[in-house]
Amino acid sequence: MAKVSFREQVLQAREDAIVASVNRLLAEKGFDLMTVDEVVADVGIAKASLYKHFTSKEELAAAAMVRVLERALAELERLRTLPGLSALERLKAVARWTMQVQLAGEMPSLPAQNSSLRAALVAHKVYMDRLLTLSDELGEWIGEAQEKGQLSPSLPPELVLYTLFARACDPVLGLLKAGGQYSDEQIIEMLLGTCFDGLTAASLAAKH
Amino acid sequence: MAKVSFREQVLQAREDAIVASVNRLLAEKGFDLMTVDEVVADVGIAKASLYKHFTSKEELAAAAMVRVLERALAELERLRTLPGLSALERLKAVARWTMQVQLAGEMPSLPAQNSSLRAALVAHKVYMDRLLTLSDELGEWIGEAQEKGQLSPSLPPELVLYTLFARACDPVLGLLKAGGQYSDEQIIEMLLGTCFDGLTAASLAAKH
DNA sequence: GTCTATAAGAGGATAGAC
DNA sequence: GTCTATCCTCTTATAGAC
Repeated sequence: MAKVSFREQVLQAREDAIVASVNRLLAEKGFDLMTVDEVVADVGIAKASLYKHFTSKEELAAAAMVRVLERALAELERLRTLPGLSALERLKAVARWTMQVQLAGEMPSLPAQNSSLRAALVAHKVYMDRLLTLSDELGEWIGEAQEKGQLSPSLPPELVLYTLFARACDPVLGLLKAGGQYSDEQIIEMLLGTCFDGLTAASLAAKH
Repeated sequence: MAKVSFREQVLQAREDAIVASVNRLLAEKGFDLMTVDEVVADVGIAKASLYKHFTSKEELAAAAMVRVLERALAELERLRTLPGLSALERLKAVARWTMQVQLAGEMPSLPAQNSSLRAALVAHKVYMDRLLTLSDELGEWIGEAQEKGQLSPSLPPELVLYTLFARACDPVLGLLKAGGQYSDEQIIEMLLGTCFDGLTAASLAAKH
C-alpha cells in the first residue's frame, strides 16, 4: 500500500505540474493559441506521456479550470470564516481576489465561442460540479446582499453572478496594466469601484 | 471613365459582400474559429479570388473592424446633431448602440491575445486611424462629462474609454440572452444601469 | 508510463489555366 | 480577376519499442 501510494504521489505531482503549466499558458495565450507542444516543452516531458494523463487538449483546459474553481471555492470558505463581513463585502472581496489572480497571470481564459471546448466542459462532471457549487454559493451571498439592500434588489441575481464572472476576465485590467500608470492595487480598487458603484459615482479607490 | 467606374463598383460590391460575411462570422465564431473556407463558401466565390482582394486572414479581420468603427463614428456624428443631449447622455447612447450591435450579432469579436492579429492591426493604417479618431472623440465627451460632474472626475479618462470598449463585447449580454428571460431592450437597459450606476445602485431599467 | 517517430487532418496561402 | 487543384505548415493525436 505504501509503495503504491508513493508511486501515485509521483504521478500526482507530475499531473499537478502539467496542470500548473496549462493554467499559466491558458492565462497567457488562451486556449486556441496554446499548443500541446508548448505544454510538454514547458513541463519537460514527451507528448505521448501527457496523453497518458489527459486524453485531449480540452481535458487539459478542464483540469486547469477545475484548479482555479477550487481555488475560488477555498477563497469563499476563507471569507466565510472572517468575522464581521457583510454579504456585499464578501462579494467585493471575491471580485478583488479574481482580479488579483488575473493580474498575477494565473487566470485561465477560455474563449466563450469554441464549441469543441464548450462541449467538453459541459460534459466534464468535476468541472460542472465545481462551477455549479461556486455559482450556488455566490448566489446565496447575492440574495443576502439584495435582501439587505446592499445590492440593487431589482437586478436579476443571475445578472450579478454573470457580471462577477465576467469581471474576473475583464480586458480592462490588462489594458490599464499595459498603460503602466497605475499599480496593481490601484487598478483593482478602481475597477471594483466602477463595477459596484458605476462610472458616474465617485470611485473611492481613486483617492490613492 | 464610366466603364472603369462601373467595373470598380462591381468589385467594390463584391468586397463589401466579403467584409459583411467576415463581420458576421467574426461575431459568430471569433477570429480563430472563423476559417477562410467558410468565408468563401458564405460569399460564394473561390478562395483564390478572395486573396486577390485581401492578402491575408488578418487583413480580412481588419476590414471588418474598420467597417464597424466607421459605423460607430457615424453614430457619434448622429448623436452630436441631436439637440439637448448632455455629454453623459451621449456616452450612454453610444454604449446602448454598441450593445444593440452586439445583440444583433454584428459585433466582430477579436481575441485580445492573438499576436499575429494584433501585429497586423497596429500596422493597419486605416484601422488605427479610425480607432484613434473614435477614441479621441469619445475622449472629448468623457472629459466634458467629468468636468460637469456627470461622470466621476476622479477616474482616469482612459479607464472610462476602455470600459466602454469592453462593454461593447461584454459576454454578460450573450449569457443573459441565452437565458431567454428578458427582451433585448431589457438586457441592454439593465447592463447600461450596472455599467454607469453600478451593481449597488438600483437600476432604473429593471422596472420594466 | 515514458520515449521517438509518425500518422492524420485542418487550414492558410498560392500556381497556373482561362 | 476568377476558377480548380495543390502545396505546405502547424497541430492534435497515436503506434510501437523500451
